[in-house]
Amino acid sequence: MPELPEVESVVRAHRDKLIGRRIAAFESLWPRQVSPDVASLREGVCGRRIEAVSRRGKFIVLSLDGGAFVLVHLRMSGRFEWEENGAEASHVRAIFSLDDGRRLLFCDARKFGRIIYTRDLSATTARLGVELLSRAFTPECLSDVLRRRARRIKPLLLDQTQIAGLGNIYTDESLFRAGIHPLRRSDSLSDAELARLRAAIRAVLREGIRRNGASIDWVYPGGSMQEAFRVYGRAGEACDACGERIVSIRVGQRGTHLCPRCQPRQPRRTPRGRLSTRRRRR
DNA sequence: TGGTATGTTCCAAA
DNA sequence: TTTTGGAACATACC
Repeated sequence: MPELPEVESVVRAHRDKLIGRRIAAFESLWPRQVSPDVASLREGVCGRRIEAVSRRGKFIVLSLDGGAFVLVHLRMSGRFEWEENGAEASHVRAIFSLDDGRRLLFCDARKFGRIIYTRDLSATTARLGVELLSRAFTPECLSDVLRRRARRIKPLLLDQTQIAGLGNIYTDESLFRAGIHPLRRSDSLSDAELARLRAAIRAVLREGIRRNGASIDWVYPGGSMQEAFRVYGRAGEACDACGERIVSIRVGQRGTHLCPRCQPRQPRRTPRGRLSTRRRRR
């Protein structure tokens, strides 16, 4: 369930019920997910008031009074649920009890999620790359990320230390909208391609947020971004831009979807028939 | 039964 | 040194 738009949707859905509340108790049913350990987290958060609920990359950030933070990463199957009377939540891995009696459940079928307690937020998020919907994500910033390396474009876009928030789905959708093949070398993009890619990333993420994320299986309900997918999960279907069949390939162990005509392996030729200008490497 | 899964990390190999 | 491949984490679904 979790890429930037889904995480942002979770933040927005829970913010109002969390802000201003104090954490009365914390319980972990799978301690391996808690960092540095359950006792430290409990010691650090119990009695603290939640002052803000935000997002950094794919991390949910609870800012507590006294300078403490709880970061939650949903990984593949994590989710938040409010305890309901009578209804049994499945795969409950941790419970935050609040001072108003409500209990926030961290549920996670695959147990890949992480709950991190820290007093140094910037140190904990220091390795994360640029925030994609922030002003810092300029064309120069993207250029820097792509042209300082010679990696295949898709795995680079998925690298959270370079760029924070894209996952498998939104990367495929961004590359399709930009007309860039996922195997293109990151330092081979023209200025025009780079500008298209940046615009596509931001547009796709914003649409994802507007649609409350994508709901593609039992993990995350409520979103509608899956209705706007152009390539993800559509192998064999006709591209709605050109009619070519969408194909599925493997890139860096991830299922990858693309339109071979809209996303050629070689850069597009200009209207004059010349090859697009190559950028010099740094 | 086997293959796949919206993520990340670690190690080995190229 | 940089980049890539594979395994691991653990479970559910088709």
